[in-house]
Amino acid sequence: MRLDAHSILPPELRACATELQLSKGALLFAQGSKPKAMYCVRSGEDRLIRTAVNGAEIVLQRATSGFVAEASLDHAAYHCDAVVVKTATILSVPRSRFQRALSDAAFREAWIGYVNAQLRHSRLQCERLLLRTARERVLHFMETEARGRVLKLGMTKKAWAAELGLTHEALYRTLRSMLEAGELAERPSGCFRMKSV
Amino acid sequence: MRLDAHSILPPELRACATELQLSKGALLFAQGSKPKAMYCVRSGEDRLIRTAVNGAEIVLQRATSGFVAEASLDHAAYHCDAVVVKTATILSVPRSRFQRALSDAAFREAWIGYVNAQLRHSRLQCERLLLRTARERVLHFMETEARGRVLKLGMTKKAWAAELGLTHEALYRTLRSMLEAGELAERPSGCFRMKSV
DNA sequence: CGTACTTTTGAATCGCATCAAATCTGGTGG
DNA sequence: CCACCAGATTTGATGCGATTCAAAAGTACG
Repeated sequence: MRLDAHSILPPELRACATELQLSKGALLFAQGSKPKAMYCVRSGEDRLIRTAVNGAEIVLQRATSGFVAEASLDHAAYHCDAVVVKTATILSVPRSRFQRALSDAAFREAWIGYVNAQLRHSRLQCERLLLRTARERVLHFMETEARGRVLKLGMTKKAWAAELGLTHEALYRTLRSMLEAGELAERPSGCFRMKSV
Repeated sequence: MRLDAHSILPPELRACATELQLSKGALLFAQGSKPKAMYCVRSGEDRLIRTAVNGAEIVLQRATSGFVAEASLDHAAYHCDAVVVKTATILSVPRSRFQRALSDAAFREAWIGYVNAQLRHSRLQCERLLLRTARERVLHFMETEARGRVLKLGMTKKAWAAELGLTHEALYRTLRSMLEAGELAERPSGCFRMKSV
């Protein structure tokens, strides 16, 4: 996750991969369509979006560097849309090739490790969303994502708010009160520093 | 997930597995301890619990039939406690044996499928927790977990509330209003039936 | 048959969503 | 290079829905 995810792909897969260039607004795949390839975002940003009954959009996954809908490759149809939010370079590996490559021991081991990491990350995300207040969610995010008390936020605050399950207004207010309380310090280029443990 | 998860274990692993009988309140493993085995709950109930900074308990995973902390087997230490909530029978497979067994092609394929399913489930759970109102979360749960408009709830409403990220009071009230509105019908033995789509 | 836990309802409170609007910022094209 | 535009950031006012605290009734299990 920290390192480029595509590096776990074995040479033969990288050899047969197509590199897609998709501009903002493009649809990588649509809800209901059949998975034909495994996608790996190398630059830009892609989001898995599901439109709720009431019309609200829910972001299921946000990929800036990593695989997209990797748990659904063996499914009959995608259950969400994959939208390019920021012009992206995306590797596309044919589904059958990918599955055949999994017969290689080293690759399968690496792949299991990757999916495990994704699962732990998702469970952590659930844990965070179970917290009741905005402040607790921010602290939880810090505790789990920061490297040595310093968080390098790789997104806008608005996107962060969405990930925390908050409106951006609520996040702004919470951050402000935490800054004023001295619990947090904001540094340029989207960095935050925690004060106490 | 629907079928007994342990059935994906190959014969040689089932042969070397120990069957643990743990009574309510027992600790399967503690936060900070090193993973020594892969556990699979066969009956009873086991919960992964993390105590938040404020002292509140957060349920990370709830296992009544399936593997526990399966994504952390290759980790140096558990980051949560595994507590037996209801007297349980748990299969224990030594860590090294499990990892060696993954060299078998069929088992690894099955295992990847299992972890994929877990990942999809966890992402769905996140999606649900991003919904703002109790009613929406209940409906989402119905839509994703019900079989043909009928939901067989395999837990108490209190546990359900925790899974939905609500207090039990909020869930009771929401259910009542949905019953009164005719959106839902309650049947004996924890079954619910949706009215419209 | 008692005890622990779930289920259920009530009242008061609080935090977040919502709606509104102004400012700031980065990137685009003329 | 500057004007412009879309999106991000920020602040304010208001209301709703869920939490919280409290308490009673139902239920399962040893």
